[in-house]
Amino acid sequence: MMYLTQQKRVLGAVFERANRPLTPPEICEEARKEIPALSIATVYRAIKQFLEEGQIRAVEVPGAAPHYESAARHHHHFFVCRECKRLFDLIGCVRGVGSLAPEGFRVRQHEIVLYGECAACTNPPNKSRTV
Amino acid sequence: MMYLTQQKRVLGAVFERANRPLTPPEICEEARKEIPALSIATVYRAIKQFLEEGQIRAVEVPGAAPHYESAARHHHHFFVCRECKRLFDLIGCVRGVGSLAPEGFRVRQHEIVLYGECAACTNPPNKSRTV
DNA sequence: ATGAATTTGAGAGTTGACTCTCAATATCCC
DNA sequence: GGGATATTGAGAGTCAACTCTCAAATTCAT
Repeated sequence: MMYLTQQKRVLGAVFERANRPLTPPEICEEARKEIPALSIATVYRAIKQFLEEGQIRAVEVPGAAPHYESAARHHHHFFVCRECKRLFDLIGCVRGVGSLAPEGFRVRQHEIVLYGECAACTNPPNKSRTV
Repeated sequence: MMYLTQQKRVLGAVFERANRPLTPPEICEEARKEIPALSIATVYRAIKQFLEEGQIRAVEVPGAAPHYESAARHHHHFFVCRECKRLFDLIGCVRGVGSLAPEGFRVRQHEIVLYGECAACTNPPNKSRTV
């Protein structure tokens, strides 16, 4: 039997309303707005369970800690800002990626990650970047 | 002053003749064929130095430990076998990847990673995969 | 509402990857 | 070949991310 607890409900909601993939600490911080005593261990436990249930998906990004997002979101790829370290969704996908694989290889999944500076970091709205 | 030691020579040679990106333990294991007492600490020290010199490059692969390869190799992407965990080079690249980024974002770099099973794991040469 | 069963919080523990320390050893300039 | 200097090996140490432990709290079928 599995109990639906307050913490899982809140954590599930965090994933539902997130508009970008989150790290476990980010998820914890967000959920603590509703459950201040929430333990990071519970966040990891919920992530593990949600992954098994297929409710969320791991976003493995090179050069960044693992991020997680609702499985309900569409297939997409990411932009990693080297400045602020945030992940952004990319709209669309490139065709023909699978055909890069050699003969006999079975492609199950692909990840495309762009690196650079996001709009906010390239052209800061209120402070100079001449640091 | 910097001394060119036997260990660095061997480690450099390992990178030169590798035909795929290697992890520090893989590099160590390979180099121990020539220098059995080689310490993993020396491998990490050499990697750090080679990176600074631009002799090798780090390959950041989601869901895998860092791999390193000779900087002399061309721009390319990778296939990660979910079975044997090895990395393979992909030949070629996809055009138009940079155009996925939103307006105002500056793209500096991109990574494409395919996941699946390599030819050897899909179709094992000498043992059944019906495990 | 009751109570068996699951889940939680918090801190300790683990893990994997990497770095430090230092005595012993190798390198290289002359 | 000698000696100053850099490098090495091996084990201890660090660090971040994650997992375990267990008493206390919560969940839910009845």
